[in-house]
Amino acid sequence: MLKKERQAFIIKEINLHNKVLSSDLSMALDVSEDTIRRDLNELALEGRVVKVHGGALSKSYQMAAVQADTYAYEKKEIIAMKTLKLFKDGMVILTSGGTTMREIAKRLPESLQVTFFTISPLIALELAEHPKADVILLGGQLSNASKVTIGAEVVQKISEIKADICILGINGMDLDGITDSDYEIVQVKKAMIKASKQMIIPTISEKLNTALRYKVTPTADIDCLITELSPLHDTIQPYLSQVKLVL
Amino acid sequence: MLKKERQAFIIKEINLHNKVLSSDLSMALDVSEDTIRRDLNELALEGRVVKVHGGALSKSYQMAAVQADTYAYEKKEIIAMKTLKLFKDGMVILTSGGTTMREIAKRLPESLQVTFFTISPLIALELAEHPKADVILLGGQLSNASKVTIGAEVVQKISEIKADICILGINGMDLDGITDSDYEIVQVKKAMIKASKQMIIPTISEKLNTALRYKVTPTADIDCLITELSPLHDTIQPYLSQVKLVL
DNA sequence: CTTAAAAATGCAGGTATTTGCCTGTTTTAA
DNA sequence: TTAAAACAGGCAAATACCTGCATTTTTAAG
Repeated sequence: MLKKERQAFIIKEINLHNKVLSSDLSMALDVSEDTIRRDLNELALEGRVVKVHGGALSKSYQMAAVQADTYAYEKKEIIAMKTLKLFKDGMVILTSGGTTMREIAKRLPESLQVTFFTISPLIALELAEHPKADVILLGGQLSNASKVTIGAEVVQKISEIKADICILGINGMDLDGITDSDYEIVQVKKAMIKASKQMIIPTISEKLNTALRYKVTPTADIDCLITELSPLHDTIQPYLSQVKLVL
Repeated sequence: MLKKERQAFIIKEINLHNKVLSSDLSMALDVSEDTIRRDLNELALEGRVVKVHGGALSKSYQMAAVQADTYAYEKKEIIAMKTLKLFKDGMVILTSGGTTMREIAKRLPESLQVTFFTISPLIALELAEHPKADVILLGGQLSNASKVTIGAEVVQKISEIKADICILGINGMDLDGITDSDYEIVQVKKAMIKASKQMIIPTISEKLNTALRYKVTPTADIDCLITELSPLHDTIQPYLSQVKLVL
């Protein structure tokens, strides 16, 4: 077997599996691991693969990892635009925290006249930039990790509100229901759902079909599910029958 | 599974759920928790995640550290250091907003164990970075201009607190008293003073000898006045007889 | 076809990295 | 205050790596 042939095989293998192990290739091609290593080093030098300890990864794999900070930015933008269409003048909107909600807050149209209740200081500050929006920050103990207010006082305050819609950021959701990993936050979210006529869930599709420790609410209670995907997309199909409206 | 692969998985998981637990990852990836810890430490070192006890958090969830260069930064730093000397373990501290207060919050010693009540979401978020500080955000309508919560609800909540000290950011002050230009905020500040055993005023000297529309409280009620100047400085002299303690 | 130069390969050894386990300590939560 | 969980640092086994060198293969010119 020629060297070029061998390297072509390696590239093919990487394109297929996004990674290769030196040991596997050594077996498959029946050459010493040293030879494989030399091949991988050459390919890495040409920039065709990314060499790592034990084997190599595809270039695209590495790229995805690098631009992780702009993770899902475009998706969240799409979701934000879809969500904003549901806002009408005079509405009372109850919202949790999360980066998706923040994207929504940033894009709030100037002309819109709505009242926001929120448990997130960050979202509150973002909304405060808006000239016509009324922003009420729900006070309470500030959670160190998630940077939203939690505790009995918040739950109590929320119970006194009658909101038109509540925008709930989520961390996990499957056909069974919405789940979260923080017990305190679950309590607050439950109160938010109870206080609102409609529940809207904006989320990137990746969070679908994942479950966390604590249940927030069954999927059937969702009034509107908003993802970056078309409602016709395969991933969304199972949810169509459960959720009233999917955007 | 290659190390890079594993770390990419962790990053993806964090972007998805905003946080991960070492134990969960250990299960999911079928490696020891030690290995996960090492991965998280590496990723934290690269600044890709924020390591916490038990797992890691998403970086974006941390404060957007877009440091707007605060006016009179050095002066406020001096004031902050002086003010921090008054903080003792176990104290309940009531604070308003303002950039000076923010500098204080940033410099809070790691070891200090105190409870903060604040009307400023910004201060609250800053304090939330502190591992031992308990932060309670006083909820209410968010003032568009000053970015603190105001209104009857806030005043009511403050009246229920018994604080050891209150740190009051000010806008104007002369020998006659502390003044402010926003009526709503004056109401809140009055409530804060009433709810606290001691009133501490940290301010840059520029604000001394200026007066605004509404009176908050007479100068004689101040327990401690803190400026960037020495108490021996000419500007401070007239206040020495009125204020209990000047730093 | 022969043969010398160049390239590629395998091997030996010594080094470096990764990982799991163990210890004792710190942190957290009840 | 205490018990459980998480942590840090060190150790050791396994694996991967690199360097230099001898051997084989390929190449190409005579």
